[in-house]
Amino acid sequence: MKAEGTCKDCGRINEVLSRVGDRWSMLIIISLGTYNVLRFNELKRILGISQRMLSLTLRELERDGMVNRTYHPTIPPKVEYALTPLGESIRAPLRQIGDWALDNLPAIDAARARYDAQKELERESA
Amino acid sequence: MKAEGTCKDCGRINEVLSRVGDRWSMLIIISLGTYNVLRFNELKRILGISQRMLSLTLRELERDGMVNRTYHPTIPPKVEYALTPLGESIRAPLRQIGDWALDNLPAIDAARARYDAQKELERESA
DNA sequence: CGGAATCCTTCACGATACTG
DNA sequence: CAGTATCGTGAAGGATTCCG
Repeated sequence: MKAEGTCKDCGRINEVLSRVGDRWSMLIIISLGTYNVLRFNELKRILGISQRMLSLTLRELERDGMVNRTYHPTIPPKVEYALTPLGESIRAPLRQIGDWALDNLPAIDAARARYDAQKELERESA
Repeated sequence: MKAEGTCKDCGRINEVLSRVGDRWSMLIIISLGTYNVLRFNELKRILGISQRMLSLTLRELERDGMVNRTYHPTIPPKVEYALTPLGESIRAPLRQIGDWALDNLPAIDAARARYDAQKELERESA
C-alpha cells in the first residue's frame, strides 16, 4: 500500500528525488558535470566509492538516460562516462538545492544546537 | 573514511540533500506547505506513514529547524506541526526539482524502455 | 491523541575474490 | 581496466504493544 494522498504523480516525483538525493547518484552527476568525461576508475578514485556501488549506480543512471556509457574495446579496455543532455539538464535545479544548503547550513547548525541544548536541559531537570 | 574529493562542503550539502531526497521528509514538507498546519494523525493519514517513521522524521525536521512543533496540553492532547521560515524557504528549490521531474518523467521512462529493450536483445542473441 | 519502546525482517552497502 | 558474483553485516523501516 502506497497511499500517496497528496498528488498522483508524487510517487514518481519522489522516485526521481530519491535518485537525486541519493548520495552516490548526486556525487556522480556533480563529478561528471565538472569533468565532462571520466573513466570508471577515475570516478572510483575521486568519490571513494566501492566498485559495486559505482557499477550499480552508473547502470541506474545510464538506464534513466542521465549518463552515457562509451566502451572502447582496446587492451586494456577503456570505458568513459559522461552526462547526457538529460543529465546536464538536472544540474541547474540541483544547484538550486545545493545553494540553498550552503546558504542555510549555519541556520541548520544553530537550530540543532538549540534543540540539543534544550533537550539537555529537560533531561537535567528530570 | 569519507573521501569527499570534490569539495569540502560536499559532505554537508549531501547531508541536506539526503534529508530532502528522503521519501518522508520531502512529503512532510510538501504537505505542511500545502495545509500550513497539520496534526500528527492528520499527517499520518495523509501520507500513509507508520507512526514510528513519522515520529522520527518529524523530530529530525524539528531539530533541523524546518518544522515547528506546538503542543496543546488539552485532553485529549493535541500537537500541531507547521513549517518554520527555514522550512518555507526550501520549498522553492524543492519545487524546481519537482518541476524538473514532472517535465522529464516521460524522457526517463523512454530511456528506461530503450535500455531494457536493448538488454533484452543482447540476452536473446546469447 | 501522540507518542516511546521493542521486536523482527528486509536489504543497502562494503569487502573480497574472480573474470574477460 | 572494468566490471560480475558472493557473502556478511548494520541499518532502515514496518508491525505491534504500552503509556501519559
